[in-house]
Amino acid sequence: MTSPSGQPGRNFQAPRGTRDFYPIEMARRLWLEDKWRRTATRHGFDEISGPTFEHLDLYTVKSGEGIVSELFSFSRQGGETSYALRPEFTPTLARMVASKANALPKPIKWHSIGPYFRAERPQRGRLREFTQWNVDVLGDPSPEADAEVIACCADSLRLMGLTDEHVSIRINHRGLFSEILRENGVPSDRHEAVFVLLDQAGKLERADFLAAARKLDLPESLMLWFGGEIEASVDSSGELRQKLMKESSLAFEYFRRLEPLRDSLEELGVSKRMVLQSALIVRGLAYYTGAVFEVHETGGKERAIAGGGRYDNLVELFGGPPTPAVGFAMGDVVIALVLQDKGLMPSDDAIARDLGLAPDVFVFACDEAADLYLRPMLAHLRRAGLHARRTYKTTRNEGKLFGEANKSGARFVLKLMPGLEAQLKDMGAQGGASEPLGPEASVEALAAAVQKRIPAS
RNA sequence: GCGGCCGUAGCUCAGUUGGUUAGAGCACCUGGUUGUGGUCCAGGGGGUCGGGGGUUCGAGUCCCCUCGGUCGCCCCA
Repeated sequence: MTSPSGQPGRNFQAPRGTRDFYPIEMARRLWLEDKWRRTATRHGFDEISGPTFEHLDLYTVKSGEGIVSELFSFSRQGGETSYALRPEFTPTLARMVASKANALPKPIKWHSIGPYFRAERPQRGRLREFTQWNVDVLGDPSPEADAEVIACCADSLRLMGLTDEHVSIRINHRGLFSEILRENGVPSDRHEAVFVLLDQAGKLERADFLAAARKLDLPESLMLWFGGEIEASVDSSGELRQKLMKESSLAFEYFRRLEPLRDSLEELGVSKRMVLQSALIVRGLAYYTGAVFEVHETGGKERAIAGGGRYDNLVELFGGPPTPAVGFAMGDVVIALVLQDKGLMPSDDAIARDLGLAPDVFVFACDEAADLYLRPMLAHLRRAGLHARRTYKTTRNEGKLFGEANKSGARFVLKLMPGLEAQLKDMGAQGGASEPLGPEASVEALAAAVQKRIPAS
């Protein structure tokens, strides 16, 4: 709690923005990763991984030199090469795809879970080291591919217990949006500025937003639409959006062209009530070319839970063949906050059960004679594939020992007695009696009798 | 990079207008309740009051600096 540099005798502490994962925290993290992994697997995504640091250039190529101040970058003592801890996965993914593109069957459906690093000031929902799940489809330009990644994202949320009451998926489409702008006389060199403005719209008063929009010399028909977007963005019922589509022919036309994506989502089982269209979702300025989307909690209080979109020319940028691509990322920090806020984070017991981490059997000996075969018994149970734990206490107080067993979450308690006899109690049955076992001819035989009575978890 | 708030045991906190060896609950450890599930009883370990400097006879209490946490701004891949 004192010196960050750790002089002799001083306390060390974890670096700013990083976390220590004690067993409880680690179990929660594993639980979350388990939800991600299971969802991705069900949806047919293969898991991949890459280095946690890359050449610094990999990031400046895509994001410009300005990105460097946001990275943890370094070079070896005396070395010339600059590296950076990875702040995101997409460049690594693009690199991996680019170098094997022609050998890979299409579509490429990959996902990845791992740590990422950003040299920013920590704040709510944002740390310097975090875990992120990336899901991508490459080689398929269709709206169906967009829908596939969004559906995978939605399914992971459902697996965590989140419904359309808790979260919404807000979708937009840069390509279609640009089309509409062009058709209404906004030259393409001004589109970027429009995106920037829409991105900031959430933070501006309606009047300020409209004033800024006028400066961009946008036609009145667009102004009507954008003004309506500001209002609709704070409306969770969707009524204002319906009204907007009636009043503005442009909004109507735009949302009509998004219909194929909406239809695909519905086919894939994504609740229509969870999907919102919004021209205000822009996703920074980076590399998105088509559909973009973000997941937000319905209260709108937290940062985006997940975000992604289509990036059709990124693989080419990294030296590969032209490859259409779409994907998203979800970090562990915001989703954990949302689950906590909504009371959906399972109890520690439930997590242990869910992950199969609870002991199958908790063993103790009732006296010194039984102590003699406690350890061989553990060995046999473990060899038989059971998760077996023992007490390390010296007390023979069975009240305390059962209390300890209970706290460990063990399904059964095995009490060893002299003469290779034992009692086995099912902790799931409140107040139930113990079943007597033995005497047997050997520890192994007694262990086999125990194993026979413990069903696979 | 900038700003607000905060910093006493592992956790949540109490510590009177600055005044003797800094407290409680929970958690942890030990023993007892001769015992089959978070009971009860007794005991114990653990804090240089984030760190440094200053004011003072005397500082957890006041002042300055610093480190850290937290929330926000910028940014958000």
